[in-house]
Amino acid sequence: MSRNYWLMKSEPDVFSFEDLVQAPNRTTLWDGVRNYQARNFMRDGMSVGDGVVFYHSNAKPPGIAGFAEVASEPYPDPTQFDTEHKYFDPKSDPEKPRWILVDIRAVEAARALVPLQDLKEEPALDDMALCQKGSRLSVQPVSEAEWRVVRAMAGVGVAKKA
DNA sequence: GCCAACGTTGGC
DNA sequence: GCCAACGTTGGC
Repeated sequence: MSRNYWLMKSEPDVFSFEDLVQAPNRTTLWDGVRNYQARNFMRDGMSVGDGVVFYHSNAKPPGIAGFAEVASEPYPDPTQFDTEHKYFDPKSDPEKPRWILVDIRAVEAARALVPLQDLKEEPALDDMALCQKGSRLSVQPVSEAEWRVVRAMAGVGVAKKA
């Protein structure tokens, strides 16, 4: 089975890539996703070891901050059952959880943040979901070709210079 | 803070 | 099942 690639958005004021690096085991559960399309990608598409592009939205500038990997199989988002939690969903049945998530582990920071503007100016990324107008989805699939281009732009995953 | 682009909700 | 109203996302 081949590895898949994803892009996941986070507002750095809420949870940044640096926060993920600082987290225990550099890992966190990706809670709070309340969009069915995004959930379906996590529930149906993700496997342990998949590559994750960590994107900072609502930032100045917005862009790619680092790279992570899927660190668990999909499982129910515990916050949906916590009445005290802002992500509580009274319509979710514990017998049949509505919201599913995965754990994410930080792997490597971008050498420098790759601004959204640079991504949009890169012809090889014309078809990338993130670059499409009105793209709001917080979890998106990324092709292997896009993954390589983005990592090169971020200065990671390439052979070290002498 | 504005607003375009979506997604969701609920009346009918 | 339609669709208007409303809420959210997220770049600018």
